[in-house]
Amino acid sequence: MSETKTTLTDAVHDLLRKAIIEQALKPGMRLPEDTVGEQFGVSRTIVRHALVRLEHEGLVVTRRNRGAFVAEPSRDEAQHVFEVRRCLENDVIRLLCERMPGSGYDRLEAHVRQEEAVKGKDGPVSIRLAGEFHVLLAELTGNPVLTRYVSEVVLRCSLIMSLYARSHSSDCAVDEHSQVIAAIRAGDAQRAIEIMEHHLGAVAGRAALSAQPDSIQSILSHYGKELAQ
Amino acid sequence: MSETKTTLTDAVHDLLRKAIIEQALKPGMRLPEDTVGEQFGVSRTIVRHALVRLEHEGLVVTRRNRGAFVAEPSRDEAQHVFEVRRCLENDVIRLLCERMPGSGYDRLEAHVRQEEAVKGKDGPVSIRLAGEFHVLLAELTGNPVLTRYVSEVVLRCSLIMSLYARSHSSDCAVDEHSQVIAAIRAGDAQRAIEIMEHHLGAVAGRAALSAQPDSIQSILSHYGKELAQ
DNA sequence: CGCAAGCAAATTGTATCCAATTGACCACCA
DNA sequence: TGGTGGTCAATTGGATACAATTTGCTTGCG
Repeated sequence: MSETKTTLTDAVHDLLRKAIIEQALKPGMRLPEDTVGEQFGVSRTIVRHALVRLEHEGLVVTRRNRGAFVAEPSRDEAQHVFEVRRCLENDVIRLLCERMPGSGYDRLEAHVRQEEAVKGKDGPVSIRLAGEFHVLLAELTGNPVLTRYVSEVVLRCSLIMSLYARSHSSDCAVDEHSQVIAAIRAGDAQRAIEIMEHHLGAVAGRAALSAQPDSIQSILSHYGKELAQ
Repeated sequence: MSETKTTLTDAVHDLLRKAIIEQALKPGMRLPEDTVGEQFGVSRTIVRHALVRLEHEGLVVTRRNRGAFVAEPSRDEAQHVFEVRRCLENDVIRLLCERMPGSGYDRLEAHVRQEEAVKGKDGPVSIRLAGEFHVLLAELTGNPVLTRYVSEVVLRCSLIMSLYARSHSSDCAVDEHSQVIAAIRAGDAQRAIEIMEHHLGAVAGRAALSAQPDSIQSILSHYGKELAQ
Protein backbone atom coordinates (compact mmCIF):
# COMPACT_ATOMS: atom_id res chain seq x y z
CA MET A 1 0.00 0.00 0.00
CA SER A 2 2.91 2.28 0.65
CA GLU A 3 3.92 2.12 -2.96
CA THR A 4 3.89 5.61 -4.31
CA LYS A 5 1.50 4.91 -7.07
CA THR A 6 1.78 8.47 -8.25
CA THR A 7 3.60 8.56 -11.45
CA LEU A 8 4.14 12.17 -12.38
CA THR A 9 1.38 11.86 -14.94
CA ASP A 10 -1.09 10.96 -12.23
CA ALA A 11 -0.05 13.94 -10.17
CA VAL A 12 -0.47 16.39 -13.01
CA HIS A 13 -3.72 14.74 -13.97
CA ASP A 14 -5.14 15.17 -10.49
CA LEU A 15 -3.92 18.71 -10.18
CA LEU A 16 -5.40 19.79 -13.47
CA ARG A 17 -8.66 18.09 -12.70
CA LYS A 18 -8.89 19.77 -9.36
CA ALA A 19 -8.05 23.10 -10.92
CA ILE A 20 -10.79 22.67 -13.48
CA ILE A 21 -13.40 21.61 -10.97
CA GLU A 22 -12.57 24.44 -8.66
CA GLN A 23 -12.87 26.80 -11.59
CA ALA A 24 -9.35 28.02 -11.28
CA LEU A 25 -9.17 27.02 -14.92
CA LYS A 26 -12.29 28.35 -16.54
CA PRO A 27 -14.13 26.64 -19.38
CA GLY A 28 -12.71 27.53 -22.75
CA MET A 29 -9.35 28.40 -21.32
CA ARG A 30 -6.40 27.23 -23.33
CA LEU A 31 -4.00 24.68 -21.92
CA PRO A 32 -0.75 24.86 -23.87
CA GLU A 33 1.35 21.87 -23.11
CA ASP A 34 4.61 23.58 -22.37
CA THR A 35 3.04 26.37 -20.35
CA VAL A 36 1.38 23.84 -18.08
CA GLY A 37 4.54 21.81 -18.13
CA GLU A 38 6.89 24.47 -16.94
CA GLN A 39 4.33 25.60 -14.41
CA PHE A 40 4.47 22.18 -12.77
CA GLY A 41 8.09 21.66 -13.54
CA VAL A 42 7.57 18.67 -15.79
CA SER A 43 8.02 18.16 -19.48
CA ARG A 44 5.41 18.20 -22.18
CA THR A 45 5.35 14.44 -22.32
CA ILE A 46 3.76 14.26 -18.92
CA VAL A 47 1.31 17.04 -19.52
CA ARG A 48 0.29 15.43 -22.74
CA HIS A 49 -0.53 12.15 -21.07
CA ALA A 50 -2.54 13.94 -18.44
CA LEU A 51 -4.42 15.85 -21.12
CA VAL A 52 -5.22 12.65 -22.98
CA ARG A 53 -6.83 11.29 -19.87
CA LEU A 54 -8.71 14.47 -19.14
CA GLU A 55 -10.05 14.46 -22.65
CA HIS A 56 -11.24 10.93 -22.12
CA GLU A 57 -13.03 12.14 -19.03
CA GLY A 58 -14.68 14.92 -20.96
CA LEU A 59 -13.12 17.72 -18.96
CA VAL A 60 -10.99 19.00 -21.79
CA VAL A 61 -11.30 18.93 -25.53
CA THR A 62 -8.42 18.93 -27.95
CA ARG A 63 -8.40 20.12 -31.49
CA ARG A 64 -5.86 18.81 -33.90
CA ASN A 65 -2.74 20.92 -33.92
CA ARG A 66 -4.60 23.51 -31.93
CA GLY A 67 -4.12 22.23 -28.47
CA ALA A 68 -6.23 21.48 -25.46
CA PHE A 69 -8.96 23.60 -23.94
CA VAL A 70 -11.03 23.27 -20.84
CA ALA A 71 -14.31 21.82 -22.04
CA GLU A 72 -17.29 24.09 -22.54
CA PRO A 73 -20.16 21.65 -22.59
CA SER A 74 -23.07 22.87 -24.66
CA ARG A 75 -26.52 22.64 -23.16
CA ASP A 76 -27.08 19.54 -25.20
CA GLU A 77 -24.01 17.88 -23.84
CA ALA A 78 -25.02 18.94 -20.38
CA GLN A 79 -28.36 17.30 -20.91
CA HIS A 80 -26.67 14.11 -22.00
CA VAL A 81 -24.36 14.01 -19.04
CA PHE A 82 -27.22 14.52 -16.64
CA GLU A 83 -29.21 11.82 -18.36
CA VAL A 84 -26.44 9.31 -17.85
CA ARG A 85 -25.87 10.49 -14.34
CA ARG A 86 -29.46 9.86 -13.37
CA CYS A 87 -29.29 6.42 -14.84
CA LEU A 88 -26.13 5.53 -12.97
CA GLU A 89 -27.10 7.03 -9.67
CA ASN A 90 -30.46 5.36 -9.67
CA ASP A 91 -28.69 2.09 -10.05
CA VAL A 92 -26.36 3.00 -7.22
CA ILE A 93 -29.34 3.54 -4.96
CA ARG A 94 -30.93 0.32 -6.08
CA LEU A 95 -27.76 -1.62 -5.35
CA LEU A 96 -27.20 0.01 -1.99
CA CYS A 97 -30.67 -0.93 -0.85
CA GLU A 98 -29.70 -4.51 -1.53
CA ARG A 99 -26.21 -4.51 -0.18
CA MET A 100 -25.06 -1.60 1.91
CA PRO A 101 -21.80 -2.56 3.57
CA GLY A 102 -21.54 -2.46 7.34
CA SER A 103 -19.58 0.72 7.72
CA GLY A 104 -21.61 2.41 5.02
CA TYR A 105 -23.93 4.56 7.06
CA ASP A 106 -21.15 5.72 9.31
CA ARG A 107 -19.11 6.93 6.41
CA LEU A 108 -22.09 8.60 4.78
CA GLU A 109 -23.11 10.39 7.92
CA ALA A 110 -19.58 11.46 8.61
CA HIS A 111 -19.50 12.94 5.15
CA VAL A 112 -22.77 14.77 5.60
CA ARG A 113 -21.50 16.22 8.85
CA GLN A 114 -18.47 17.42 6.98
CA GLU A 115 -20.71 19.04 4.40
CA GLU A 116 -22.73 20.78 7.06
CA ALA A 117 -19.58 22.07 8.65
CA VAL A 118 -18.66 24.07 5.58
CA LYS A 119 -22.23 24.80 4.59
CA GLY A 120 -22.18 28.52 5.07
CA LYS A 121 -18.93 29.35 3.41
CA ASP A 122 -19.55 28.04 -0.04
CA GLY A 123 -16.80 27.92 -2.55
CA PRO A 124 -14.57 25.21 -3.93
CA VAL A 125 -14.61 22.99 -0.88
CA SER A 126 -18.36 22.81 -0.66
CA ILE A 127 -18.64 22.07 -4.36
CA ARG A 128 -16.08 19.33 -4.08
CA LEU A 129 -17.72 17.79 -1.05
CA ALA A 130 -21.10 17.82 -2.70
CA GLY A 131 -19.69 15.85 -5.58
CA GLU A 132 -17.80 13.49 -3.33
CA PHE A 133 -20.98 12.51 -1.56
CA HIS A 134 -22.28 10.99 -4.73
CA VAL A 135 -18.99 9.31 -5.45
CA LEU A 136 -18.98 7.90 -1.95
CA LEU A 137 -22.40 6.42 -2.54
CA ALA A 138 -21.07 4.76 -5.66
CA GLU A 139 -18.03 3.46 -3.83
CA LEU A 140 -20.21 1.78 -1.25
CA THR A 141 -21.70 -0.43 -3.93
CA GLY A 142 -18.31 -2.09 -4.07
CA ASN A 143 -18.34 -1.79 -7.84
CA PRO A 144 -15.24 0.04 -9.07
CA VAL A 145 -16.51 0.27 -12.62
CA LEU A 146 -19.69 1.93 -11.50
CA THR A 147 -17.69 4.16 -9.20
CA ARG A 148 -15.47 5.37 -11.98
CA TYR A 149 -18.35 6.23 -14.24
CA VAL A 150 -20.26 8.00 -11.50
CA SER A 151 -17.12 9.85 -10.63
CA GLU A 152 -16.69 10.99 -14.19
CA VAL A 153 -20.20 12.24 -14.68
CA VAL A 154 -20.21 13.96 -11.32
CA LEU A 155 -17.06 15.82 -12.25
CA ARG A 156 -18.52 16.81 -15.56
CA CYS A 157 -21.62 17.99 -13.82
CA SER A 158 -19.51 20.18 -11.60
CA LEU A 159 -18.02 21.72 -14.68
CA ILE A 160 -21.43 22.15 -16.21
CA MET A 161 -22.81 23.80 -13.13
CA SER A 162 -19.91 26.20 -13.10
CA LEU A 163 -20.95 27.21 -16.59
CA TYR A 164 -24.69 27.40 -16.35
CA ALA A 165 -25.82 27.55 -12.77
CA ARG A 166 -26.79 30.83 -11.26
CA SER A 167 -25.97 30.03 -7.68
CA HIS A 168 -23.51 27.49 -6.50
CA SER A 169 -24.15 27.67 -2.84
CA SER A 170 -26.99 25.22 -2.89
CA ASP A 171 -25.96 22.89 -5.65
CA CYS A 172 -26.47 19.91 -3.45
CA ALA A 173 -28.82 20.54 -0.63
CA VAL A 174 -27.27 18.77 2.28
CA ASP A 175 -30.58 17.78 3.78
CA GLU A 176 -31.48 15.99 0.57
CA HIS A 177 -28.37 13.96 1.03
CA SER A 178 -29.57 13.06 4.48
CA GLN A 179 -32.96 12.11 3.15
CA VAL A 180 -31.41 9.79 0.63
CA ILE A 181 -29.44 8.08 3.36
CA ALA A 182 -32.56 7.69 5.44
CA ALA A 183 -34.52 6.18 2.60
CA ILE A 184 -31.78 3.70 1.82
CA ARG A 185 -31.54 2.76 5.46
CA ALA A 186 -35.26 2.11 5.44
CA GLY A 187 -34.69 -0.12 2.46
CA ASP A 188 -37.16 1.97 0.51
CA ALA A 189 -35.48 1.97 -2.88
CA GLN A 190 -38.41 3.57 -4.59
CA ARG A 191 -38.46 6.52 -2.30
CA ALA A 192 -34.68 6.88 -2.30
CA ILE A 193 -34.68 6.96 -6.07
CA GLU A 194 -37.44 9.53 -6.09
CA ILE A 195 -35.51 11.76 -3.76
CA MET A 196 -32.39 11.34 -5.79
CA GLU A 197 -34.27 12.08 -8.99
CA HIS A 198 -35.68 15.17 -7.42
CA HIS A 199 -32.29 16.08 -6.10
CA LEU A 200 -30.58 15.73 -9.45
CA GLY A 201 -33.53 17.24 -11.22
CA ALA A 202 -33.20 20.29 -9.06
CA VAL A 203 -29.53 20.54 -9.81
CA ALA A 204 -30.04 20.04 -13.52
CA GLY A 205 -32.94 22.43 -13.42
CA ARG A 206 -30.87 25.22 -12.06
CA ALA A 207 -28.74 24.82 -15.14
CA ALA A 208 -31.35 24.19 -17.79
CA LEU A 209 -33.90 26.69 -16.58
CA SER A 210 -31.48 29.54 -16.55
CA ALA A 211 -31.90 29.27 -20.27
CA GLN A 212 -31.54 32.79 -21.23
CA PRO A 213 -31.54 31.94 -24.89
CA ASP A 214 -27.99 30.75 -24.63
CA SER A 215 -24.93 32.87 -24.71
CA ILE A 216 -23.99 34.22 -28.10
CA GLN A 217 -21.03 31.96 -28.65
CA SER A 218 -23.12 28.96 -27.79
CA ILE A 219 -25.70 29.84 -30.40
CA LEU A 220 -23.18 30.73 -33.02
CA SER A 221 -21.19 27.59 -32.42
CA HIS A 222 -24.32 25.78 -33.45
CA TYR A 223 -24.44 27.50 -36.77
CA GLY A 224 -20.73 27.77 -37.13
CA LYS A 225 -20.39 24.14 -38.03
CA GLU A 226 -21.72 24.77 -41.49
CA LEU A 227 -19.08 27.22 -42.42
CA ALA A 228 -16.30 25.57 -40.50
CA GLN A 229 -13.20 26.18 -42.50
CA MET B 1 -15.86 16.02 -42.21
CA SER B 2 -13.04 15.11 -44.51
CA GLU B 3 -10.47 16.11 -41.97
CA THR B 4 -8.31 13.12 -41.28
CA LYS B 5 -8.88 13.01 -37.62
CA THR B 6 -6.54 10.08 -37.30
CA THR B 7 -3.46 11.09 -35.53
CA LEU B 8 -1.13 8.14 -35.45
CA THR B 9 -2.05 7.56 -31.86
CA ASP B 10 -5.67 7.08 -32.85
CA ALA B 11 -4.72 4.57 -35.49
CA VAL B 12 -2.60 2.49 -33.15
CA HIS B 13 -5.29 2.76 -30.51
CA ASP B 14 -7.93 1.41 -32.85
CA LEU B 15 -5.70 -1.33 -34.15
CA LEU B 16 -4.75 -2.56 -30.72
CA ARG B 17 -8.33 -2.45 -29.55
CA LYS B 18 -9.49 -4.44 -32.51
CA ALA B 19 -6.69 -6.94 -32.00
CA ILE B 20 -7.67 -7.39 -28.38
CA ILE B 21 -11.35 -7.79 -29.10
CA GLU B 22 -10.70 -10.27 -31.85
CA GLN B 23 -8.49 -12.19 -29.48
CA ALA B 24 -5.48 -11.86 -31.65
CA LEU B 25 -3.93 -10.48 -28.49
CA LYS B 26 -4.92 -12.79 -25.70
CA PRO B 27 -5.60 -11.69 -22.13
CA GLY B 28 -2.47 -11.53 -20.05
CA MET B 29 -0.26 -11.09 -23.05
CA ARG B 30 2.50 -8.59 -22.66
CA LEU B 31 2.58 -5.47 -24.76
CA PRO B 32 6.12 -4.08 -24.74
CA GLU B 33 6.10 -0.59 -26.08
CA ASP B 34 8.94 -0.90 -28.52
CA THR B 35 7.83 -4.28 -29.83
CA VAL B 36 4.40 -2.93 -30.64
CA GLY B 37 5.99 0.24 -31.94
CA GLU B 38 8.28 -1.34 -34.44
CA GLN B 39 5.51 -3.70 -35.48
CA PHE B 40 3.40 -0.74 -36.54
CA GLY B 41 6.32 1.31 -37.63
CA VAL B 42 5.86 4.06 -35.08
CA SER B 43 7.84 5.12 -32.10
CA ARG B 44 7.26 4.26 -28.48
CA THR B 45 5.72 7.64 -27.82
CA ILE B 46 2.71 6.79 -29.93
CA VAL B 47 2.29 3.35 -28.48
CA ARG B 48 2.55 4.84 -25.06
CA HIS B 49 -0.36 7.18 -25.68
CA ALA B 50 -2.45 4.45 -27.15
CA LEU B 51 -1.79 2.26 -24.14
CA VAL B 52 -2.80 5.04 -21.79
CA ARG B 53 -6.14 5.23 -23.50
CA LEU B 54 -6.62 1.50 -23.57
CA GLU B 55 -5.90 1.36 -19.88
CA HIS B 56 -8.54 4.00 -19.32
CA GLU B 57 -10.95 1.81 -21.23
CA GLY B 58 -10.09 -1.17 -19.09
CA LEU B 59 -8.75 -3.26 -21.91
CA VAL B 60 -5.17 -3.24 -20.72
CA VAL B 61 -3.58 -2.87 -17.34
CA THR B 62 -0.18 -1.41 -16.68
CA ARG B 63 2.06 -2.14 -13.80
CA ARG B 64 4.60 0.39 -12.73
CA ASN B 65 7.86 -0.09 -14.54
CA ARG B 66 6.63 -3.46 -15.70
CA GLY B 67 4.73 -2.51 -18.77
CA ALA B 68 1.32 -3.07 -20.22
CA PHE B 69 -0.63 -6.29 -20.44
CA VAL B 70 -3.91 -7.18 -22.03
CA ALA B 71 -6.39 -7.12 -19.19
CA GLU B 72 -7.43 -10.35 -17.53
CA PRO B 73 -10.60 -9.34 -15.74
CA SER B 74 -11.23 -11.41 -12.65
CA ARG B 75 -14.67 -12.87 -12.18
CA ASP B 76 -15.38 -10.07 -9.76
CA GLU B 77 -14.46 -7.46 -12.27
CA ALA B 78 -16.51 -9.23 -14.87
CA GLN B 79 -19.47 -9.14 -12.53
CA HIS B 80 -18.99 -5.41 -12.05
CA VAL B 81 -18.80 -4.70 -15.73
CA PHE B 82 -21.93 -6.67 -16.41
CA GLU B 83 -23.72 -4.90 -13.60
CA VAL B 84 -22.97 -1.53 -15.12
CA ARG B 85 -23.80 -2.78 -18.56
CA ARG B 86 -27.25 -3.88 -17.51
CA CYS B 87 -27.88 -0.54 -15.91
CA LEU B 88 -26.82 1.37 -18.98
CA GLU B 89 -28.57 -0.79 -21.50
CA ASN B 90 -31.81 -0.75 -19.61
CA ASP B 91 -31.69 2.99 -19.78
CA VAL B 92 -30.98 2.82 -23.48
CA ILE B 93 -34.12 0.79 -23.97
CA ARG B 94 -36.14 3.12 -21.83
CA LEU B 95 -34.96 6.11 -23.79
CA LEU B 96 -35.53 4.50 -27.14
CA CYS B 97 -39.11 3.71 -26.25
CA GLU B 98 -39.59 7.41 -25.72
CA ARG B 99 -37.66 8.75 -28.63
CA MET B 100 -36.59 6.39 -31.35
CA PRO B 101 -35.38 8.42 -34.30
CA GLY B 102 -37.04 7.98 -37.63
CA SER B 103 -34.40 5.94 -39.36
CA GLY B 104 -33.82 3.88 -36.25
CA TYR B 105 -35.68 0.72 -37.08
CA ASP B 106 -34.22 0.59 -40.54
CA ARG B 107 -30.72 0.75 -39.23
CA LEU B 108 -31.42 -1.82 -36.57
CA GLU B 109 -32.99 -4.24 -38.94
CA ALA B 110 -30.23 -3.78 -41.44
CA HIS B 111 -27.80 -4.64 -38.73
CA VAL B 112 -29.68 -7.73 -37.67
CA ARG B 113 -29.75 -8.89 -41.27
CA GLN B 114 -26.02 -8.43 -41.35
CA GLU B 115 -25.70 -10.52 -38.23
CA GLU B 116 -27.81 -13.26 -39.69
CA ALA B 117 -25.69 -13.27 -42.81
CA VAL B 118 -22.60 -14.29 -40.89
CA LYS B 119 -24.48 -16.32 -38.35
CA GLY B 120 -23.06 -19.70 -39.24
CA LYS B 121 -19.45 -18.83 -39.57
CA ASP B 122 -18.73 -17.50 -36.16
CA GLY B 123 -15.45 -15.89 -35.42
CA PRO B 124 -14.24 -12.36 -34.99
CA VAL B 125 -16.77 -10.78 -37.29
CA SER B 126 -19.78 -12.23 -35.56
CA ILE B 127 -18.42 -11.24 -32.17
CA ARG B 128 -17.82 -7.74 -33.36
CA LEU B 129 -21.26 -7.43 -34.93
CA ALA B 130 -22.94 -8.70 -31.80
CA GLY B 131 -21.25 -5.98 -29.82
CA GLU B 132 -22.00 -3.34 -32.39
CA PHE B 133 -25.69 -4.05 -32.19
CA HIS B 134 -25.72 -2.86 -28.63
CA VAL B 135 -23.61 0.14 -29.48
CA LEU B 136 -25.99 0.96 -32.29
CA LEU B 137 -28.89 0.91 -29.88
CA ALA B 138 -27.04 3.34 -27.68
CA GLU B 139 -26.24 5.58 -30.62
CA LEU B 140 -29.90 5.82 -31.51
CA THR B 141 -30.62 7.48 -28.20
CA GLY B 142 -28.72 10.43 -29.56
CA ASN B 143 -26.72 10.64 -26.38
CA PRO B 144 -22.98 10.47 -27.11
CA VAL B 145 -22.05 10.16 -23.46
CA LEU B 146 -24.28 7.18 -23.04
CA THR B 147 -22.98 5.77 -26.28
CA ARG B 148 -19.40 5.98 -25.16
CA TYR B 149 -20.05 4.24 -21.89
CA VAL B 150 -22.08 1.51 -23.51
CA SER B 151 -19.37 1.11 -26.06
CA GLU B 152 -16.76 0.70 -23.36
CA VAL B 153 -18.60 -1.87 -21.33
CA VAL B 154 -19.57 -3.81 -24.42
CA LEU B 155 -15.94 -4.00 -25.43
CA ARG B 156 -14.94 -5.12 -21.99
CA CYS B 157 -17.65 -7.72 -22.08
CA SER B 158 -16.23 -9.04 -25.32
CA LEU B 159 -12.91 -9.43 -23.60
CA ILE B 160 -14.55 -11.08 -20.64
CA MET B 161 -16.43 -13.52 -22.79
CA SER B 162 -13.24 -14.44 -24.56
CA LEU B 163 -11.84 -15.37 -21.17
CA TYR B 164 -14.70 -17.15 -19.52
CA ALA B 165 -17.29 -18.20 -22.05
CA ARG B 166 -17.37 -21.74 -23.29
CA SER B 167 -18.89 -21.09 -26.65
CA HIS B 168 -18.75 -17.90 -28.57
CA SER B 169 -20.97 -18.79 -31.41
CA SER B 170 -24.13 -17.79 -29.61
CA ASP B 171 -22.93 -14.94 -27.48
CA CYS B 172 -25.70 -12.77 -28.71
CA ALA B 173 -28.63 -14.71 -30.00
CA VAL B 174 -29.68 -12.82 -33.08
CA ASP B 175 -33.33 -13.55 -32.56
CA GLU B 176 -33.17 -11.94 -29.15
CA HIS B 177 -31.92 -8.84 -30.86
CA SER B 178 -34.96 -8.99 -33.09
CA GLN B 179 -37.26 -9.43 -30.13
CA VAL B 180 -35.79 -6.36 -28.47
CA ILE B 181 -36.43 -4.35 -31.58
CA ALA B 182 -39.99 -5.59 -31.75
CA ALA B 183 -40.67 -4.72 -28.14
CA ILE B 184 -39.29 -1.25 -28.54
CA ARG B 185 -41.35 -0.74 -31.66
CA ALA B 186 -44.41 -1.75 -29.69
CA GLY B 187 -43.43 0.86 -27.14
CA ASP B 188 -43.41 -1.83 -24.51
CA ALA B 189 -40.45 -0.68 -22.46
CA GLN B 190 -41.11 -3.15 -19.71
CA ARG B 191 -41.02 -6.11 -22.02
CA ALA B 192 -38.04 -4.82 -23.95
CA ILE B 193 -36.11 -4.42 -20.74
CA GLU B 194 -37.06 -7.89 -19.67
CA ILE B 195 -35.81 -9.33 -22.89
CA MET B 196 -32.63 -7.37 -22.67
CA GLU B 197 -32.12 -8.45 -19.09
CA HIS B 198 -32.64 -12.01 -20.11
CA HIS B 199 -30.38 -11.52 -23.06
CA LEU B 200 -27.56 -10.07 -21.00
CA GLY B 201 -28.24 -12.47 -18.19
CA ALA B 202 -27.77 -15.33 -20.58
CA VAL B 203 -24.54 -13.88 -21.82
CA ALA B 204 -23.25 -13.19 -18.33
CA GLY B 205 -24.48 -16.57 -17.23
CA ARG B 206 -22.42 -18.36 -19.79
CA ALA B 207 -19.44 -16.72 -18.18
CA ALA B 208 -20.32 -16.87 -14.53
CA LEU B 209 -21.86 -20.32 -14.49
CA SER B 210 -18.91 -21.95 -16.08
CA ALA B 211 -17.41 -21.33 -12.69
CA GLN B 212 -15.17 -24.21 -12.39
CA PRO B 213 -13.75 -22.93 -9.15
CA ASP B 214 -11.64 -20.43 -11.00
CA SER B 215 -8.31 -21.12 -12.53
CA ILE B 216 -5.44 -21.43 -10.14
CA GLN B 217 -3.85 -18.13 -10.99
CA SER B 218 -7.15 -16.41 -10.52
CA ILE B 219 -7.54 -17.79 -7.03
CA LEU B 220 -3.97 -17.16 -6.08
CA SER B 221 -4.07 -13.65 -7.42
CA HIS B 222 -6.71 -13.06 -4.81
CA TYR B 223 -4.42 -14.09 -2.01
CA GLY B 224 -1.32 -12.89 -3.70
CA LYS B 225 -2.08 -9.30 -2.92
CA GLU B 226 -1.08 -9.76 0.68
CA LEU B 227 2.43 -10.81 -0.06
CA ALA B 228 2.86 -8.68 -3.07
CA GLN B 229 6.38 -7.55 -2.56
C1' DC C 1 -10.11 50.92 -48.21
C1' DG C 2 -10.73 45.94 -48.50
C1' DC C 3 -8.86 41.54 -49.62
C1' DA C 4 -5.54 37.93 -50.69
C1' DA C 5 -1.14 35.97 -50.53
C1' DG C 6 2.74 35.07 -47.94
C1' DC C 7 5.76 35.06 -44.10
C1' DA C 8 6.93 34.36 -39.17
C1' DA C 9 5.81 32.83 -34.57
C1' DA C 10 3.86 29.56 -31.78
C1' DT C 11 2.28 25.05 -30.72
C1' DT C 12 1.43 20.44 -31.45
C1' DG C 13 2.89 15.66 -33.51
C1' DT C 14 6.57 12.51 -33.46
C1' DA C 15 11.15 10.55 -32.76
C1' DT C 16 15.23 9.83 -30.25
C1' DC C 17 17.96 9.89 -26.07
C1' DC C 18 19.18 9.32 -21.06
C1' DA C 19 18.13 7.70 -16.39
C1' DA C 20 15.83 4.91 -13.04
C1' DT C 21 13.43 0.93 -11.65
C1' DT C 22 12.53 -3.94 -11.99
C1' DG C 23 13.31 -8.88 -12.48
C1' DA C 24 16.36 -12.54 -13.20
C1' DC C 25 20.33 -15.05 -12.89
C1' DC C 26 24.26 -16.51 -10.36
C1' DA C 27 27.56 -16.88 -6.91
C1' DC C 28 28.32 -17.18 -2.09
C1' DC C 29 27.47 -18.50 2.62
C1' DA C 30 25.04 -20.47 6.81
C1' DT D 1 20.48 -27.47 0.48
C1' DG D 2 18.11 -23.31 1.06
C1' DG D 3 18.37 -18.66 1.52
C1' DT D 4 20.69 -14.10 0.71
C1' DG D 5 22.97 -10.58 -1.68
C1' DG D 6 24.86 -8.56 -5.87
C1' DT D 7 25.41 -7.68 -10.59
C1' DC D 8 23.32 -7.24 -15.23
C1' DA D 9 20.07 -7.08 -18.93
C1' DA D 10 15.65 -5.42 -20.21
C1' DT D 11 12.05 -2.13 -20.17
C1' DT D 12 9.63 1.68 -18.76
C1' DG D 13 9.50 6.77 -17.01
C1' DG D 14 10.70 11.08 -18.46
C1' DA D 15 13.16 14.88 -21.17
C1' DT D 16 14.82 16.93 -25.09
C1' DA D 17 15.16 17.73 -30.08
C1' DC D 18 13.20 18.05 -34.63
C1' DA D 19 9.41 18.31 -38.14
C1' DA D 20 4.84 19.61 -39.53
C1' DT D 21 0.82 22.32 -39.10
C1' DT D 22 -1.85 26.11 -37.83
C1' DT D 23 -2.54 31.05 -36.78
C1' DG D 24 -2.20 35.79 -36.96
C1' DC D 25 -0.06 39.50 -38.86
C1' DT D 26 2.00 42.07 -42.37
C1' DT D 27 2.41 43.60 -46.86
C1' DG D 28 1.26 44.40 -51.48
C1' DC D 29 -2.23 44.83 -54.97
C1' DG D 30 -6.75 45.83 -56.96
